Amino acid sequence: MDIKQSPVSATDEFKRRIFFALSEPGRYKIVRMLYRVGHEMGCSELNRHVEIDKSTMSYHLRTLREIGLVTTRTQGREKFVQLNVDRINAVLPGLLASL
Amino acid sequence: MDIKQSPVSATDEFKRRIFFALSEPGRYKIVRMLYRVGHEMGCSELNRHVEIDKSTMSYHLRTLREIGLVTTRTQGREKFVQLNVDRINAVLPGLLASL
DNA sequence: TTTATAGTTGGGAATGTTTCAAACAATTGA
DNA sequence: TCAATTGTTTGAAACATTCCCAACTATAAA
Repeated sequence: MDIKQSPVSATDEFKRRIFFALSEPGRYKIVRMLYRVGHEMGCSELNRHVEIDKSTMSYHLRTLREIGLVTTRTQGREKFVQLNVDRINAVLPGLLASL
Repeated sequence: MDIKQSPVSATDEFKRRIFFALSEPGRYKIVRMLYRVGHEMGCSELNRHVEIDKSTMSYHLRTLREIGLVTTRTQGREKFVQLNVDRINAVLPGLLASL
């Protein structure tokens, strides 16, 4: 039960990044929104629901993408954002449901 | 399903702060350690397990205390840190178990 | 009283995060 | 082609966080 012998693994790292992502109000709202609607949303649709400057939104979505919480699909000039529910549930089961 | 109609409540705020707390490696380790051992630990005992400068440790423990994840009890010149398991499970059930 | 131990606090440097304006690229429709 | 729409990027300002040194308080032991 020594913490030095249970270092932060890659999975722990992923968990920590998920926590980091969810520690910011805007990203918290985005993630919860995506989970609740249960399907992908266009960025503009998200922007209509969450009052965030579009470049700030873009920044947050990039953060979520880099951490691996969302995946983006481009269609025409729209981008659709999808929550990686399974991937999150694999390391932190039930977390999304309790947001 | 409008996010503006489901603002971040006090509970959401608490959740967000828990995420913030766990997004830092040192605090993540401290919390996991406390959860795994299942009982309170003295600061010096924690210090022996987690390699953190004592003032940094004090800073992190204060943060955890202010957010409400731990409670501290003083006995003599020692301080015992206890994880508020029930309080955390009340808002994010199963989270601690998946750290 | 003196010394050692446990932990906190203040200060400051280094670093990281968030926000927005402005400029940009890409696609669509007139 | 020209204009509108979607979203990204860059850069800078403002702000927050983390870390460690040094000084401090308080308790316990010698």
